[in-house]
Amino acid sequence: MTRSLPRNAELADQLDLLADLSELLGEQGFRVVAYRRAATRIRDTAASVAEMALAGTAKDLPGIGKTIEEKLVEVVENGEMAAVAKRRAEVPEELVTFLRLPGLGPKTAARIWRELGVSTLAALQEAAEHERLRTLPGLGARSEEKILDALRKGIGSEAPTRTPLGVGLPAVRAAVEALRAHPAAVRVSEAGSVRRRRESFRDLDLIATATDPAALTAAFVALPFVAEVVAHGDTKATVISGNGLRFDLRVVPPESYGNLLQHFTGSKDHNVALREDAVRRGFSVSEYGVTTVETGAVFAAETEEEVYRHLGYDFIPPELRENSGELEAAREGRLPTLVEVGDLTGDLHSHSTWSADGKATTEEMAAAARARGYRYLAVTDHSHYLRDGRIEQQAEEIADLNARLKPFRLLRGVEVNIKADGTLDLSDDVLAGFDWVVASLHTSFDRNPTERILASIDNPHVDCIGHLTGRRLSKREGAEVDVERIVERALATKTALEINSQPDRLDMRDTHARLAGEAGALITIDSDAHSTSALGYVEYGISQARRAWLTKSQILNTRPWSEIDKMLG
DNA sequence: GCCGTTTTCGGCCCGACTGTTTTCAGTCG
Repeated sequence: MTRSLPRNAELADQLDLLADLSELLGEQGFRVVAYRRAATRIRDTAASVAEMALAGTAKDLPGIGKTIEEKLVEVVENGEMAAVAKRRAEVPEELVTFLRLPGLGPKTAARIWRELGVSTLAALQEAAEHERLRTLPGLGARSEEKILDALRKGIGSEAPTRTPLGVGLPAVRAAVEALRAHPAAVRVSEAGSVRRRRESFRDLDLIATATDPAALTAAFVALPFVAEVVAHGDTKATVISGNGLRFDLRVVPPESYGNLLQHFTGSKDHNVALREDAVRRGFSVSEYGVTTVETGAVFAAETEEEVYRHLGYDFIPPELRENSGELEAAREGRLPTLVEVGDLTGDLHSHSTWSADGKATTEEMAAAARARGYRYLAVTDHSHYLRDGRIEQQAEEIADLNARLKPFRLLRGVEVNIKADGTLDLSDDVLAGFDWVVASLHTSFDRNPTERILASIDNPHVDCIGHLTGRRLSKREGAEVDVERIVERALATKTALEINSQPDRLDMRDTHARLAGEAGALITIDSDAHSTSALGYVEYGISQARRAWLTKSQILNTRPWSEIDKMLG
């Protein structure tokens, strides 16, 4: 008997909707903030919050109290919070979309609705075109123009999109390099969510110090990739690249570079929590410095390390700055030493031309792995390409290569498909012959994914579960799996769980990986490379692992193969 | 609505920008 409980995303969306509706109705601001905080917390939680709410443990999560927990139970029982239903009856349905328009907040939207009777995007456009918005005090011609401009661009009719990290990171690095090459540049850094290596972003932030800020911003808006200049001042500029990415550059004074980098790296929630904590200790933190309230003394620093130290924290790596326990840990000196790319000793998921989609031969993959300093590489071609004697042929090839490449070791692996009925598409006899078996979902993601994965974990020949949910960023959601149960079983059977580094996968996601790590599960960071250059994708997997608070010792492939082999038994 | 090495009540980050204003509210990150 399986119950279908609302997903965390759904609970969070409903709280955000409640916040929007409450704001439009002019309700108390702090309550709205509480709803939004709770929504963020729920989105960042790996376990099922609906289940927690039913068990009465959701209120153990920071930002969730008795009242919100009750609202969550209402969603489980009735599909909707009573508070949402009540407000939806009062507020026209489309009004919340007004809030997506830049510059249009809840106060203004509410007045347009109440005083002009305008409550749809179409009516809003008409009102702006007929210059009726300017009849409201506080709104003028410029406001109407901005609203019309946004509506023409289609903003409001669809939810804002986020772009995968894999698209943004190379782009932001190229921009950093280009700016560093400019003679006026002193220091240039990526910032924002990309610096924290969040899996997706809305815009790409850069900050810099310069001998001549105006010259640097001028050079920035003239970079070859720039297709549109949205804003351009002496110390701040926003541009859009040819492929539609939005970049923000801020040039700041060198003496508070550390404070500013800290501020613009975020996250917002991290900064708010840090500042609230600072207030309790008699400090006031802004992007320009840390003020000791009693004396008025301002501490400005050129490095982030100094900023954190001044406030009584160990340095917090950007990947951890999500207000999910990092501040307390940094204060108590118990931040983990996060895993790094250089810690990896090998890769346990890769493909060769034995798979139809592989671009490099086994030998080329081995050479590339060796060039990265690896001591082993598991070639894990797809099971359905290894039929009709091809397994034996590949085994022979690998044996030959191993004789030549010693002490480097090619592992005979396979990526076996977890079928819709939960069985694997190779027999146990065949699986027993491999050094390393990765089992992955590739189809039927909505057909009992948890049970199918659990069955695979129980197979004694399966060493690792590949890309847990099968999601493809901005393409498909992936399977809704019960991570807690999977982690528990993986732990019991010594089955590893993979962090797949493909930029459009990043699967396990950060929150799942953190849960797995805290439970003590064995975790691998693999490239799933289909070409030699793609071995480098592990950088993304490492970032994901760091966001999950993982250390070197928690990652299986930071160890020699002999040790891994022994650990899995 | 949440939360507590000041507290179960009374707080709740901080500053910049914008458009509209003669001093500021609303919005944004």
